[in-house]
Amino acid sequence: MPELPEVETVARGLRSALPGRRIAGVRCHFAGIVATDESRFRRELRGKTVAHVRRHGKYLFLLFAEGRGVAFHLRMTGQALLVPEQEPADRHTHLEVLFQGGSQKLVYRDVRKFGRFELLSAGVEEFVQAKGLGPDALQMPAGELYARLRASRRSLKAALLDQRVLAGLGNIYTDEILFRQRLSPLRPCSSLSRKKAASLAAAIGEVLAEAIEAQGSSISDYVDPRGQRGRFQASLKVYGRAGEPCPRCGTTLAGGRVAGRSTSWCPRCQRNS
DNA sequence: ACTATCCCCTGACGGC
DNA sequence: TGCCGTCAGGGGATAG
Repeated sequence: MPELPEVETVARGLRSALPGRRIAGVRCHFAGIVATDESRFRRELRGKTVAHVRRHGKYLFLLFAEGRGVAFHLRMTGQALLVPEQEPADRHTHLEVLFQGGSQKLVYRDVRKFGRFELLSAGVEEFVQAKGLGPDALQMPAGELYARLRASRRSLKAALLDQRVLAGLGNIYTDEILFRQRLSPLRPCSSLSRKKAASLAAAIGEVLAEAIEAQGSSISDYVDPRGQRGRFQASLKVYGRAGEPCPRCGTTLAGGRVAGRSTSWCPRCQRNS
């Protein structure tokens, strides 16, 4: 499940290959993957030169030298791959972007077809605004996090998963961050003191930075643009480990649904207050 | 304001 | 072997 560290790893991979490349054409094998009208999408991309690759939360952006660009999201099982141009499309390949004079193409694969591409109608900031996304989780000022958590009484887990609060966390890293900070996922988010919110903000940055360093977690389908798996899954402390002993105190990790997501935490280390 | 539920879609897996 | 139900959970929509 690509979350911020996986999407950042993809962004870096694309950034090392795409800027300066001119799009020769686009092949779409499944129209549903494009939110914009598909023929317009192909027409708009052809002839454009990629100038920048950006990321905000779990969204990726290809920005064109001519202006505007494309936003896309990998959702659950999306993969953005750089492969030899002659490589045939398999049954899960939904979009291919071909480049002029290039031996490589950008391929979008997605087993579950949840991912989406759309044309930007303005800049990245306007897109972020229109989607209502909060600050990127890597650029979240502590005071801002405190203000946003204080504004609501729902659970910490629900708040951290909410992309309008901060953008980039998903189910895996939310559980890992709460474990590191010894906070219960069930705790009302407005109950955090300014000081605890500040240390939570620091933990968010630490966990994400470590995961990026390990090039993300490959739980199921995730691979980077070169097809390489991440290594951070080996460092996960609680995600997917309900019923196993807590790596800190040995208590059996609890499991259950919180905010509609399967959640695991240590009932002893992560108390409700 | 918030929660719960369903939807999109496919593959893995357990039970029978 | 194979059929069926369940689960994975990002984000959007909708009902309560």
